Amino acid sequence: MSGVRVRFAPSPTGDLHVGNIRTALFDWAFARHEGGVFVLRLEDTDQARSTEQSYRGVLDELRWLGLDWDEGPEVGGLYGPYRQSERWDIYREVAAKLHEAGYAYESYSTDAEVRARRAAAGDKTQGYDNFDRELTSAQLSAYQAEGRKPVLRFRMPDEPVVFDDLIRGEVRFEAEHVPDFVLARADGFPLYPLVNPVDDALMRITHVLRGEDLLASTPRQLPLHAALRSLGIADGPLPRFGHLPFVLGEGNAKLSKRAFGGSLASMRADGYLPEGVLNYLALLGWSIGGDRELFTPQEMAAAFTLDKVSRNPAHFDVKKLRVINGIKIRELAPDDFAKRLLPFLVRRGIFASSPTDAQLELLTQAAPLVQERAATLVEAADLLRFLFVVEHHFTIDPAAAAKVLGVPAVPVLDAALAVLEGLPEWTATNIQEVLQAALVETLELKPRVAYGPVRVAVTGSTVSPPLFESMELLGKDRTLGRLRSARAGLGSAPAMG
RNA sequence: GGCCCCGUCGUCUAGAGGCCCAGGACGCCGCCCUCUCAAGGCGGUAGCGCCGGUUCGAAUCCGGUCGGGGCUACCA
Repeated sequence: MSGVRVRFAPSPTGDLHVGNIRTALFDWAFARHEGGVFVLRLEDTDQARSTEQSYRGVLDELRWLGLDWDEGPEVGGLYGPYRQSERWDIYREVAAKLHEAGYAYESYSTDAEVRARRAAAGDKTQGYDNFDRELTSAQLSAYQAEGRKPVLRFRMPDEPVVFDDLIRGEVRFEAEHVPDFVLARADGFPLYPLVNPVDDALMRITHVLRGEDLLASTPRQLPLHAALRSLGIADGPLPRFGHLPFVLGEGNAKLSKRAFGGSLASMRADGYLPEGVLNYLALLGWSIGGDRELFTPQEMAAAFTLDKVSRNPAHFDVKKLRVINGIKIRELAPDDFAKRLLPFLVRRGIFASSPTDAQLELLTQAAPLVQERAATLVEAADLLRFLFVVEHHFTIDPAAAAKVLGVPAVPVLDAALAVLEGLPEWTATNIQEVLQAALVETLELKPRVAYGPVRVAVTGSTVSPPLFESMELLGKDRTLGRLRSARAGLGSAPAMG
């Protein structure tokens, strides 16, 4: 154990989005690289927005990704509980101690009063003005007589806060730019500015890697950490902080959860692999070095150092995610691919939820045909639909039919039927051979013209896995049935050309 | 407004003073392969925001400027 302790601390207020995942991935990789401990903590103090469903979703999705945590919910650890909603007593006690020791004080000013004071002084600065720091007892009792309830504010030191950001280098905030901040609401409810550093301190976190949006909150947290240590509430060195660049969506907007790929749940539903998601996200703000960009999470962890983390924001690019995901799909062992494809076939109504052995066997045979061409599992599943659909539900895409199943298709289908019906051995090679002879050679059709009507008649689409293999897998009876049915739809043979 | 962060092809990045008239990947364009779509192969397109300075020499160091972003809650 290196002593390094890193945490990922999401708020369970919805689906994890790519920014969260990227942070989790970097936290995880850093902890693993350092031989440290990866802690998962759920920041669910906001009861209005936190949900149990989201909480379970976070755990489920991290597991799906394979970002395993050493301490946290459902795993335990020495410093739990790891859900902030189970730590109210701790926060109240710490708040009381801070208050008692003078690190925090009760503040009665309303927002309007602060603004009014600043306006009167011609001061355009925003934010709290530290007015209640040294209230006289007369002022205090006056407020109390009004029935006002105070918030608890942390008393910031009167010196600049300077820290060495793990990613950005030295960052400095002058004292006048960091006003005293609220630790607990008037009703005693502990807030993020208190709870987050307290847990980091109590959980002995040594390295905080988080989003850049939290950079400005660091100068508030450092003095609080120091206070916790001087009071003996925590010990050990102050944590180091590193602020990760944003992941942006279209334009320069932060990626919205609704945008494509915004949430992990949507990526998962769209058939992206954890391997693909992780590898792609690793590229957003980190480089393994040189020209390499394909690697496993384990390889990433082995190579992960903070000096390779980028300081500038990155845009999420679905196209590249697709490419990487496609590569990861191709890298899967065939049976693994088939196994992962199965739930998507079921979800899309292509497979019954309890497929037969014959169907499973067919899937094993058909999967390689789509593994080499699909970018996502959903695409792969859809490409296989024609193979598993029950005959009376088989339909032909109208656009595809309009394109190649017109009158000129009649002789093609007739010729195909003629040679296929008599085919003794139903193999892709044989099918190709007789169709080639009958359509390309005898009818003198270009291959794409010859096979177009056959493909649409058999697969229902102009886009399909390789035709002859598809026909072999479909089987002779079903293939011929579909060809006859398509042929029948075109009426009796015209004299034409 | 104040404070803070950031600035290499459209996008993700390599680059830590000469190896760079800037490399890779995605995208895009073209070609090859080809039964469709992909995959694959080959080639092309495109960038150091700007201005000063330091230096024999700067994408790399410094200053300024412009631009983008974040924070500025009794949310997290």
